Amino acid sequence: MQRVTIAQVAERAGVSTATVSRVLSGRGPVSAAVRQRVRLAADELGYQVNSIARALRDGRTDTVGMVVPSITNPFFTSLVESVEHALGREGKELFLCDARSDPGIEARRLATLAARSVDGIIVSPSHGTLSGAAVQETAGRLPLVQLDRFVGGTSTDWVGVDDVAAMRQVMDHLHEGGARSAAFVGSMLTNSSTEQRFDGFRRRAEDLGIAVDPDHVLLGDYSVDWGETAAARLVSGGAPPDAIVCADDLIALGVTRACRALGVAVPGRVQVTGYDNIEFSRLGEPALTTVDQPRDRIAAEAVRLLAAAAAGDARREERGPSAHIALVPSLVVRDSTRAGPRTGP
Amino acid sequence: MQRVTIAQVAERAGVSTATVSRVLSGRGPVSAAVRQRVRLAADELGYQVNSIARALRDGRTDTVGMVVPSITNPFFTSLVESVEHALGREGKELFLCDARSDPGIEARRLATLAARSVDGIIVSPSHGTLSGAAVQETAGRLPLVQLDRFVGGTSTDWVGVDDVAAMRQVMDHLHEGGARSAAFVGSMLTNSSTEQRFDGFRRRAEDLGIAVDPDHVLLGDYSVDWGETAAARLVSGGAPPDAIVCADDLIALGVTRACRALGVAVPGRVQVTGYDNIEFSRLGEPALTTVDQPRDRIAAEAVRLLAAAAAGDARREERGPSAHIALVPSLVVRDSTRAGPRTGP
DNA sequence: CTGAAAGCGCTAACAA
DNA sequence: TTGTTAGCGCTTTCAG
Repeated sequence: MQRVTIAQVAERAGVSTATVSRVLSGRGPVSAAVRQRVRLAADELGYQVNSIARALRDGRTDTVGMVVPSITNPFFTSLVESVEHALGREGKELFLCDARSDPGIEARRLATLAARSVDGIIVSPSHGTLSGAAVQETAGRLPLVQLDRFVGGTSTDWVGVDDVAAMRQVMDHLHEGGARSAAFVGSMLTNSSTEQRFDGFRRRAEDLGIAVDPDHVLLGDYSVDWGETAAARLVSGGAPPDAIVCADDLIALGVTRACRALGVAVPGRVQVTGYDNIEFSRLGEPALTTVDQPRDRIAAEAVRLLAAAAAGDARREERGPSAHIALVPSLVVRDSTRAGPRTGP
Repeated sequence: MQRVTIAQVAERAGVSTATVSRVLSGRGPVSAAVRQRVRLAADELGYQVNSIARALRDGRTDTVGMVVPSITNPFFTSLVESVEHALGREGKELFLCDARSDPGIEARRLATLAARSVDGIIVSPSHGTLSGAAVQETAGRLPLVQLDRFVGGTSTDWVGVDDVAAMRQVMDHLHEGGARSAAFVGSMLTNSSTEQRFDGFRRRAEDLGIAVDPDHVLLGDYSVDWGETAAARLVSGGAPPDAIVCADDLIALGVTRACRALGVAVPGRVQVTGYDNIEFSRLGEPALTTVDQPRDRIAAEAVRLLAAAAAGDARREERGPSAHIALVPSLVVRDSTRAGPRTGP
């Protein structure tokens, strides 16, 4: 259980620790003979670098921290996967933290990551305002980029999708399918995703003359349960809308499930849309029409921004203006809406 | 971006670094006056400990590494959540790694975690044999416990469920519902989960006189797609079985979906069961009968074993015999099988 | 009660 | 080409 150090390898090989370091890191000139001996000694002893020591010395950990609101939300899981992939290409590791949608836990996670000298942080803030202080504070210490969601009033890099544009596509599609009235089911307006999506929904509904009953805007949380609850409320209370626009797929899955249970035909009686295109969205009954976020692209941009920020730090440059990169998502038409598949934007 | 060190705090407070350390860590005697001054200086400077330096010094990181086969599999995600919860109670962090079901990547992850001096490792090995070397090797360096899955021929602690007992429950239940023949759909027999579950399936089928056509054992991977493919094969090829037993819920979700598409009534014509009780299992059409693993319990036991192993290390004791803890899972009866809900074991 | 100093394991100057 | 040494930031003896 005792760890092998560079000194032990040095002793066994009959050289200095510096030489061992040179051989093992491949930097600096070493004669072939010595190289052999050191390699052998290291192998025999089963030497492995102590990355803690290296990190202390170098001030670099080759590790990026990521904080997501919920690790059980499939959208974030697949985003994590994309980020890990992107980091892997740079030889970096990912330290993943779950904030449990709690700005308090989130703040603690961010502090921990900063204390652990990660090279940068990728965070999808849990809350549209309450996450602000911790995010801003952390951004002052380390390269940080916000992903998907963002906090109002912060000045950090951000990568995500254009929710308003996405909602425009959704509404146009529903309109094409004959919707003249619509409901919106989302989470409490305490994060940018819901805010932006609701905003896009409302504006385009207005443009298209789609009626939105104030009672038909239901805000809870991102969960299947809430989708079921909300749908039941919409269906039982007077005249249901022609369409139910959901802020994410989990909600939409709950909505379609409730509709099925209540005997409301989807998309015959009411059209339903989701958001995120999680794997399970195609498994609903009917399969969900939803919005696909280009996760790999988002992850790649985030990693790129982080690398750029780190490089800037190293050169002791002023932090330039922060970048806001909004990618354009695409509508995935399946069976929960009426209009046929479209190919254009 | 420059980090504040203990030395700067010491200077500002007009004391030595040792005193600052004593104040900040709350260890050692310090006069109230000095304590005040140090606290103030630290706050003003925005001091945060550098856990890298602390880890190097203490040889402890208060971090546990976890390696799972696939972070996008909801079962593992919720297991991760449980582990994080359990660790949180001990003031430890979780470093999560995704092996992408690749023993090569897995081995690299394990090595990285060891290099980073995590206090212990929790791993659910991707492969029943190929994961062996890396797991055993790592276990020789650090406290390690295998979770859920395990590798044959290794001698480490393990916590999981009794798959054979679970399958006994499943088969009894199907039998009660009138099944006289059954199929098994799992992953290639390259991990202990599938192996054990198949074994339990086969043995109990025999006991109960349930026929298992050799062509009705289909092995692919843990995915919805494979479930769909397998179901199509079972249904189209001659006489379909009375029941389809799936090695996990993802497969079962694919199976029920295919059955629906092909017009095969579930559970009318064929009963279907899953395994894991992931959140989406109740969202299938019909909702899945499945096996619930006591995740929180599993996680708690794993964390406990790790702590015990770490304590043993510290006392330089011999490693005792390894513990194998198999918890008993419970059958969750929903709508994809015919017999009524049961309350007993 | 407080300070000086050693040392965790590693790497990069600097010397030889 | 190789060795010596300083030092990353922290904690902990050991003196005072």
